[in-house]
Amino acid sequence: MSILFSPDSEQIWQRKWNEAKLFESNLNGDKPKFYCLEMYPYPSGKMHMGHVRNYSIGDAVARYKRMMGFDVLYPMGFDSFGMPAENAAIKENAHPHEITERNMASITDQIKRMGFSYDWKRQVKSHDPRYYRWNQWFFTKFMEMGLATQQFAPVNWCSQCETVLANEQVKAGRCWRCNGPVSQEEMNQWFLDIPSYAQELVDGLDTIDFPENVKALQRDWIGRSEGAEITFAIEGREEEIKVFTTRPDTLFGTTFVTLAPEHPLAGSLVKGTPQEEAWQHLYDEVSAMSEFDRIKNMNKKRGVPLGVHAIHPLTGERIPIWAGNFVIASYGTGAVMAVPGHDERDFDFAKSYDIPIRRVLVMKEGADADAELKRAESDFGWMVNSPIEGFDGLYGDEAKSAVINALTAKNAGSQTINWKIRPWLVSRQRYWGTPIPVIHCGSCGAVPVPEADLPVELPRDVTFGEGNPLETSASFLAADCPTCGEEGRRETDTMDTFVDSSWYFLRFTDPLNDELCFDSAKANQWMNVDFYCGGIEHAQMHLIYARFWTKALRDLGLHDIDEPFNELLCQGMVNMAAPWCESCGLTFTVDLAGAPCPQCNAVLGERSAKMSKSTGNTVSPEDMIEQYGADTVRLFILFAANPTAGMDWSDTALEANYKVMMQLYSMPERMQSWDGPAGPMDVWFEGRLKQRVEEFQSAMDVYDLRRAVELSHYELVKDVNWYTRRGGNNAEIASKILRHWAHMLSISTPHIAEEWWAVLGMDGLISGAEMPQLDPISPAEQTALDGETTTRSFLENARKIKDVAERHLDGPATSATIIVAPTWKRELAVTALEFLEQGGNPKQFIGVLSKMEIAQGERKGEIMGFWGKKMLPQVFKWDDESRILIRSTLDEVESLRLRSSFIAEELGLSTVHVVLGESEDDDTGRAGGAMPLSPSVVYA
RNA sequence: GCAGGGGUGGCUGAGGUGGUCAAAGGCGCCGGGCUUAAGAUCCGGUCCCGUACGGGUUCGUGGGUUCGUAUCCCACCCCCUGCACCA
Repeated sequence: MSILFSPDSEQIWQRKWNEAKLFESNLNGDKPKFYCLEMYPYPSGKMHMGHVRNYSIGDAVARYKRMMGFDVLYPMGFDSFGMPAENAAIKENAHPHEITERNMASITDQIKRMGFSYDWKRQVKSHDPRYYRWNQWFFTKFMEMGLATQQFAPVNWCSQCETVLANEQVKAGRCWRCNGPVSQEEMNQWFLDIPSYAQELVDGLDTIDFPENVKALQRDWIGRSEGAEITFAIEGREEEIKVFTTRPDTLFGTTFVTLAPEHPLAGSLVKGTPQEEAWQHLYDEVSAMSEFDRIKNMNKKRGVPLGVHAIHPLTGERIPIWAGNFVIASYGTGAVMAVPGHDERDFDFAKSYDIPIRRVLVMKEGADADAELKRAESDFGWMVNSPIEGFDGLYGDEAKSAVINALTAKNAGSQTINWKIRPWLVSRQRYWGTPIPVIHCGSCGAVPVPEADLPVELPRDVTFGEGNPLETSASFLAADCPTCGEEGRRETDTMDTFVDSSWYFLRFTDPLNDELCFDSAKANQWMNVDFYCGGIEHAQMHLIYARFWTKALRDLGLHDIDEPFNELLCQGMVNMAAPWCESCGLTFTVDLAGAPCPQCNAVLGERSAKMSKSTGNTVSPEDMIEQYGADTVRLFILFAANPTAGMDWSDTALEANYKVMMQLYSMPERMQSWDGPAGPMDVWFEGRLKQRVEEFQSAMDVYDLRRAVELSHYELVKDVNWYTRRGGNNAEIASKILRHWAHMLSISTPHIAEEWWAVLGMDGLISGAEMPQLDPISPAEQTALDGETTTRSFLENARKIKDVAERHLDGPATSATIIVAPTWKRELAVTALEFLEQGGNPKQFIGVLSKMEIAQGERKGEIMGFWGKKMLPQVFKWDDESRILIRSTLDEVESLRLRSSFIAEELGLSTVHVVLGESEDDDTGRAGGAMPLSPSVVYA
């Protein structure tokens, strides 16, 4: 009975899995749990190859863990709030809700067609009030904790998206979503205080298994820097200037203080003075610039003196105050103490404005303290020229603490840690998100909506395209103050959709609960996520927000988990060739293939580029599944590259994998039609199976899916071929092999595995079955494995030599004598191996050798030479397996004699003799080249 | 500039705790078996030289350590990713 692939048959199995509720997760307590998760997808209407790759990886892991006896939680849901749906709604004159539901239905069908083993009963979707009511509930709790606050502050505004953005969402000064320009606007906005968790977010990285680059990205983004906050008094004024510095040891070199032009003090200091105009000019220029342009222009350092002086906190010296375009208002305190002698940026500035440069450090101990500074010397150094006793000569951390101590004593500064990460700006002026549950009251201010009134649902009576849609809904806006009952106005901002993905993994542990966000016992049992798979692009946004949110919910007492994700795997990109101009270094859209470069007219070549709609180098998963089936697509995608590496889509490689699948489809029929008796190769095959299962498991345990698939779909086929080639023909062994093999197939190509399972007459579905344990490899099996391995390597060698030999013989060889290395060589090898194993130096072995019995007598010189020239290099070349073999009882002569007819057949010879070198049987005189495990051959 | 990751045979891509490495697997190419034939499958080959199992040259470049290095150390070049006048 041959099994043929048909797309329908795959769907039949999917229905059966569904009916059997195989993938519904229930903790039953006696099995270990495993939580496997892929990053919450946005429901675009179509599944793309990136999805296919992501889910093929996750599904293989989930299926493997299930097969190994874990209780697996493997859910799927949709991050269904967000601007694409809203923008599409505006374009199509439809409603985001309908568009989202439509897209979700369509992508769900496509995902299901791949046969992934999700527990669909747990599906979560962000735009469901049953879900987002908890966003609102958390928000009100955060308000109580003081974690969520409303502030009037300069924020990033994207005019194309008509909304504000968090800092993380501004990439190179442009909007992460639409790449439009981002400007600074002062607005009243909601913030979540991530910096209060910054230290924990940094420390937590040491406890989880994230790739190094992701950890580096996060550390970078969180941006911890240790230093001091120093207060400068202002001459003749009440106000003070606070600066942050990482180099308090250079405090005595401060020759000016610079404020960001937007610093509130800057304006007030110059008000009504002759400097006001110049400052205003700088302010206008800087604030009108997009951040992108501003950063670009920062290398042209410019500033204006404010005509006011600060007082050095330790020396009392008068120091001019400047406003400078290179100081960023939102980092640190928005003010810096400028030390031109030891800071490059300050040096540049001082040079162009002729401000004194003072040396207060020398880079070599005892160096000339008055040497001129030709450039900023910004490394650590020894303090010099300190106007106060007790500092000169101090270095690095010691110097820093001395200055900080002096400042602390004068109440003019303290040691602080500054974070680059800033509060998460969560309000958005868009419709398709979670309404922020706040009512603004004239007398009570911003009042959280009481729990009983949640969820605050999105109204339908809104108009799109005229600013914030929620402001157009009269019914939504009207709300009485929950505290005093006065007429209030509802908050019209919605939450950043990254809120939705910040805790969905917790909701999955208890998704249908309408009383609680989740039951804490369930969350504690399932969490954290053991294996989390998704794209690297979320390294700083989602993966920081989710870690923060998890900790915040923990502090609300909702669960006990510190980190949401244990092991993170970032899958590589799916690439495909696209037109590319070598000289311009540009990639073009596929419609330009074959055309000349639009920039330079050169002939366009090809280069692999990320599959993307805009380039047009895409392949539709739907078409591929239709043509080749889900199993083939999955096999290709897992086999083409390691999960973390980029992979190139290749139609020919896909075809090749399809052939493999076809071959595997016919495998049960082929193997079950064997009709021979039990034979010596059966022992080998059983041992081989055990080896393969073991290799497969160790590959899967470290998520080396490529290797696992190689074993299950390629190596075992080769093993079958070897078995039959060596005369194996026993149907009984076939069934045993196939049963275990089916399990290995099932993690990546589950549909064919079910076909096999059925053909083998097994009960139930393999997707719900655990893989049975195999006994350890027996001594007999090991001997068989060794025998075949050595025979195989012998054949490889003998074939090579045969060519050369036949040129010698002037005709085809008809017989061969195999000369096994004489026993003294093996003895030598064994002794040398033992010597080295005990830590002996190879150079010293010659001393041991000269005392050995085999090295006495007239052959001594020959044998000593043999050691140095032949045996010494060889001793190191043997792998562990060979070393064991050499020291085992393996009888090489016997082992080869057993297989001599096979060897003869393989080499096309009529007779093959096996002799022990230098024995009476050996009349060849050619034992010289033979080595243990590597006999010589003489053809005749 | 700083941080992280890389540079391997015609292509792709493993390995990288020094000896199992002339270097897995896949693709491509060549030869053989099967077949009326093609395809598929199976077997073998695929750095160079060599009339007998040997020699030579290779893992970005140049040095070094070692009995031995693709693998370790140093310097340099190039590519990717992120951050970036961050105080």
